[in-house]
Amino acid sequence: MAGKGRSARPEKTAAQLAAAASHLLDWYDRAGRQLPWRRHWPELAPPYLVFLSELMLQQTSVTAVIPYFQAFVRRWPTIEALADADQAEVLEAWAGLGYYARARNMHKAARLIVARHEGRFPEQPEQLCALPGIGPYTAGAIAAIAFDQPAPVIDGNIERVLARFYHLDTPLPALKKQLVTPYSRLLPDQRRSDFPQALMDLGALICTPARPDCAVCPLARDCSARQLADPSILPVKPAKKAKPTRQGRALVLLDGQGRAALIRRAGKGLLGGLPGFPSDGWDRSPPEPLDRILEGLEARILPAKVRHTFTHFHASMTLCLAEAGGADLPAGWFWAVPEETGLPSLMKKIWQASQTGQISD
DNA sequence: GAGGCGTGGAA
DNA sequence: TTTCCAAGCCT
Repeated sequence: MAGKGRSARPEKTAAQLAAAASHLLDWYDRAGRQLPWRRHWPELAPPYLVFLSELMLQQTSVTAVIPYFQAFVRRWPTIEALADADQAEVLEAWAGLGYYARARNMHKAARLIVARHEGRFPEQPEQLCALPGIGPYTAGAIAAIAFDQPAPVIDGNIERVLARFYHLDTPLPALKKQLVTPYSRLLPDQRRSDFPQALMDLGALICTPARPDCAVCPLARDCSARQLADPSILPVKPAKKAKPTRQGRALVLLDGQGRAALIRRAGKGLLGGLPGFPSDGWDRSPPEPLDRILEGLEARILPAKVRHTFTHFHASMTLCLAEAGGADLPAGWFWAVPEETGLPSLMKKIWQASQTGQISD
């Protein structure tokens, strides 16, 4: 039991922790970010806006999220409106943001909240955690930010800040479970809604992964990593695996009227539920019958390949271009204008390359 | 616990 | 060009 994740530093006193939290909130008032889903204490952000922003912010940067957040709020201003939408239109509005299971789960959660909770968000983290797409972090974030609950909120930023502040050297990802008590000790009685947002802003702006700016950090006085030559060694990260490259091919079949043949991908897994060009070889889904289709066409093969990187592999795609001769499309294929369809990024690159002959990536 | 699951911007 | 991510969740 002993030996992993010990703090080499003495316990911090209640007075030290209270002062640190106070400095943090003062800094937040001065330097915290203005974000479209945020409100000023004592006003709390509407739960629907917190829900929407938190789902979008999972593993995704603030700058990427803001335009999507604005578009979603404009198009679906309430949880009821989102619940009434079709999954396909939600997915296409999400296209480009990535991790599409978030969109599928968010839509399911919206329907559950409307059907089972009369459109009112649960306020306790345990109830929130039961909804699809909402795990320990997001449940705590909604409970704390929208309802001022004293729930633990531990994301990657807060994990990093606390690992340094308390000098905890348990390697990721095991560290996160050990941070619940340290977080709760630092959490003040007042402004429990602002506190996690302040810690996250601190992690994003000051206590950054590579170059923490300790000189201006409001937690520096009692930070246990401050005395390290290089505080950025914390938290301890696991070694990463190399990404393989998978070869694939895609068919851009045109009808001569600006439309292309598309398919809707299977509902789960990679790019699940999204539209795309018929393709094979690069994913683990059943291959489209490309050979049979290509036999009846005079397809041109583009010399350059389209490359795209996913979380755990690189895809290198060969493009086949052809004009339809009037034959029927295979079952499940349909004609659509690619520019007017919410395509994921790989498919956008394929379309772009097919039209210009230029390979951007 | 480990692996699947996107994307585009920064270093 | 390659690496490293950025407010995780699900299986």
